[in-house]
Amino acid sequence: MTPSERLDATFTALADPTRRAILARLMQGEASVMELAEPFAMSQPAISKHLKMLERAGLISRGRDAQRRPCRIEGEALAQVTGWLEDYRKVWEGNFKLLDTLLAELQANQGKA
Amino acid sequence: MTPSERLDATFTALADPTRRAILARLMQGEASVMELAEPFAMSQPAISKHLKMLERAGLISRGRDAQRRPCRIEGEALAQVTGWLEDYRKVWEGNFKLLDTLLAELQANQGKA
DNA sequence: TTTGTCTATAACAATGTGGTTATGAAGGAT
DNA sequence: ATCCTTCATAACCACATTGTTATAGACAAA
Repeated sequence: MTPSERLDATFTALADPTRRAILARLMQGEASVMELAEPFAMSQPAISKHLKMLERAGLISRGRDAQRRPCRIEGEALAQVTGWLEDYRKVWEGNFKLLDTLLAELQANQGKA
Repeated sequence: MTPSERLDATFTALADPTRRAILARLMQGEASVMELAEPFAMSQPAISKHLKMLERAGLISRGRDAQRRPCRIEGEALAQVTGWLEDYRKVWEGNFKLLDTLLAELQANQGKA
């Protein structure tokens, strides 16, 4: 998977409220599929599909405990996408600073005129 | 639009490589639709649709200059989604610290035993 | 006014997403 | 052995996404 494809998968995974809620739940610690499904008015296969997308994006990983497949968050994918956004934010804030400087100079010149 | 719907729209918008490339281009400054379309092997209506999704997510806004509709980045939506991810990252790193503490304690106890 | 440029929209096709029910496989528990 | 729980997969449906071509609107230029 290329970096771009990984971003595709991660952003796609984060674009659904059910999946974000699942991630929020997993922040508190591991959980089985049934445990994750419980709060939602949704069938178990629907949750399994959501988990598959989260796993494909590298946002979660799954273990084995008898019949259960406990899910846990993987921080790396989250860190990568945060990093990507941070880069943009930095450039953007840089632009703002540039604009601020420009406006300050403009105002200074007006004062002089 | 609820905060959750805004996150849906923003993550969906960011989940496409063409749209991310458009944002990258707009980091350098305003650009018209034709200018944005130029680097892509894609029709102008396709680009217009991408711009519509970016606009719906609040990631860009558009002005008017004769026939042209110059696009520019809106930092706020980017800041919001970055904030959301940061919250998660913090909790996640918090968990890591917790784990580190746990491991340190465990090792200390082993030393004592 | 006619022409040309920039952009949006409509109509369409292919594919992806998000849900369902039905069913099967893995693995305790009785 | 049999049953129950957990989970995944297949088949299906409705709708969204992503591209296409064709066309129309707004506006400048001739």
